[in-house]
Parts: sequence; C-alpha cells; structure tokens
Amino acid sequence: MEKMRADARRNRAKVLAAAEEAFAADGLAVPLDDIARLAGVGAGTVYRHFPSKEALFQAVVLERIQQFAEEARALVAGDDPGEIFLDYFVRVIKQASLNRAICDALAETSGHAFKAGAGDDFRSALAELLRRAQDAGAVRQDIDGDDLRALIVGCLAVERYSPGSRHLVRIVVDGLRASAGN
Amino acid sequence: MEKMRADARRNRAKVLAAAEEAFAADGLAVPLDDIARLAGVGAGTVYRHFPSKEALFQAVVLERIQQFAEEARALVAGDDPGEIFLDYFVRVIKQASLNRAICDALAETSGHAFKAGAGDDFRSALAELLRRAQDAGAVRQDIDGDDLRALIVGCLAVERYSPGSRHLVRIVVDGLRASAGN
DNA sequence: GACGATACGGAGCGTACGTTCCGTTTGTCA
DNA sequence: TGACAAACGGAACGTACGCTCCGTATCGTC
Repeated sequence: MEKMRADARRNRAKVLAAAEEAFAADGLAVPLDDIARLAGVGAGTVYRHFPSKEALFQAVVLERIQQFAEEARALVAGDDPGEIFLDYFVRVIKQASLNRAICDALAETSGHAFKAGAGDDFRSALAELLRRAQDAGAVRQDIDGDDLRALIVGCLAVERYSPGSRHLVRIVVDGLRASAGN
Repeated sequence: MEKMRADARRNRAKVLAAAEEAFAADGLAVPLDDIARLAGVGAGTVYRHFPSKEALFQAVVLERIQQFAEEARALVAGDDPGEIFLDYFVRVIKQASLNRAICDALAETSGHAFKAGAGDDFRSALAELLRRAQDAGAVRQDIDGDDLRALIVGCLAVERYSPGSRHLVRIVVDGLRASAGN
C-alpha cells in the first residue's frame, strides 16, 4: 500500500472513484468492465488492486457505512434521545436511498457489509441510539437493532418503489413511537 | 386453447405447475431450464406454450394476484372497515412473503403485474378497502393506493431480511392508524 | 540510457441463461 | 394402419459477465 509504483497508486484511486460513482448509480449490478472503462483502465488492472468485484464493492461501501457509524456516535451524547434517534433513522434512509450501492449492501440478506468490522461499528452505534431512545420512553420497547436494520431495508424498498414519497417513511416513524399499542 | 392435441394440453399443464412451484420458491431468478426439467419436458416445449420466460411468469403470477383481488372484493361490504382493511393488509403481506414469485412481481418498479388487466382489479379493490377504512376514521388520510403498494413492497423486503418477525409489520400497521400525527 | 521489476490492457476463457432450430416422435383422423 | 400435421426434446446459438493470462508498456534505479 505504501511502496507502490506511482502509476499503480494513481490507477487504484481512479478505480475507486469510478467504482464509487458507478455502484452509487446502479448498485452491484453494474458490470465490472464498465467500471474499468469509466476509470480509463483495463479489467486486469482492476483485478490487480482488488481480488474480486465483490471486494471492490465492499471497499466502496464500507467507507460510507463507516461515515454513518461516526455520525451516529456523534449523536449519542445529545439531549432528547427520542428525536435524535428518529431524525437519524430518517436521515440514514434518505442518504442511502440516493445510493444504490448502499441499498444493495444493506439489502444483502447475509449482510456481509454489516457483519464485517466496519459494519459492526454501525450496528452498535445504531443499537446505542435506539436503546437511549427507548430508555427515554420515546420509542416502543419491542424492537432491537436487528429489527431496525430490517426496517431500514424495508424503507429503502419503499423509496425505490415510489421515489421521493417522504410521508411513507413517516408512517414507519409514527409506528416506531412509543405512543402506539406498545 | 381448445382444439389442442392431448399431449400438448398435458404438457402445458405440467409446465404451469412446475413454474408455479419453482417461481414460488426462487422467484424470477430460477432458470427456465430448471422449470422445463421439473416439468419433465424440453425447453423448446416451454417456448411453444409461452413466448418468453417473462410471459410464463406473468401467467403464474396474475392468477395469484387475481385471488388477492377477489378476496378484497369479498371484504368490501363488511362492518368495521378499519380492521377489515388492516387485517387484509397483513394477510396479503403474509401470503406474499411465502411466495417469492409474488414478491418479485410486486417489487418490479415498473409494476407490469399491476398495470395489466388483472393487476388493475387488485389495485382498485385495495384502493376501495383503503377508502372505506379512511372514511371510517380508522386509517390516516395522507396516503393512497399507490402508497399502499409501496408499503407492501417495503414490508416484503423487511420480511425477507428478517423472516418471521411478525411484530415489524405491526409497526407499519400502527403507523397506518389514524391515531398518530395525522 | 539501460535494465530488471512492476504494472498495464484487453483479448480470451468459462459459465450461465434466454431463446431458437431442427431431426425425431406422437397424436389424430380417415 | 398409414400418413400428415402437430408437438417434442435438447443441442446449439447469442449474449453477458466475472475473471485470468500474457505480451507490452512504464516505472524506478544504477
């Protein structure tokens, strides 16, 4: 990673940038050759830097998930844990819905992006925000972090099906509040 | 369809049955050759009866969507439109989640299965149930039939991500009730 | 500037799948 | 039962895509 030839480092960066753009637009479905062409390199070069298309995808996605996790950690200490949590929930969904790569990563049932290191950060930060909101009596008690991720995936599916319908996410948020049945 | 040779009619039925089973298990992703093998016929035979894999899929799926529509129509006249609607909503999700074919059909953003004839029946029946529930003051006013389909798709994504978690759909149902913000 | 190591590009391989084609089989009807 | 049309099966075609291979170009060093 350090004593790399100059052109190698340059190409690696170009590949990452191209992958970020292409995956964001079309998700995992984008052919690797397209990424290579967009980066202005050959397919072989992509494979010299990343062992597989999946690995490249993970590299692009984990960075972004990491950002979500940091954002969450910055919010943990704030007042009004209920609103903080719900705002964060909505913001994550809005951000992710703009990026097919994130959608695909979160939707993977096996959830590789979640189970790996950086994913754990997000998981625990999300769970922490949730716990505080529940302790404050703002969010219903009968859900946990896993449920939350499932709901995020569901909201992303909603968003994809009917884009820009802001009020549908609010339905879920209303359902999450403690006021209801539980 | 009528003056068909006996073996042709028999094979057509076998193909439909096999397609129903295979699509239900694995959705549109199942290779057509698998369906042919399961039906005990060659791939060519499948294509003599259906112009494309997609057409076969539609044939299988539309029948089932039609059932949902009839079920909805039978409920329109009942008392307590609010509970009728919400029960129906939950039941459709539960049934569909057992059948990948339905999930895939509903999730198609373009929504072919919905826009075609039989899909319209379902759409309008669903919209009618919703309208009555809203008139009865049981369901929030700020949604329409399209929103509802989006929510169904979302709930199916949730169900796929974390199977059998019955209470997650309830969150959406609680969010749909009129009690909340709107 | 020359030379060895490193990286590059893109043709090509293997696989999967939808679809078509055609030699063979089977049903129907006289 | 013979003959023709209809239907069958599955090999083969075209395409798409992940990935590999290797002859060529580029970099770093002396």
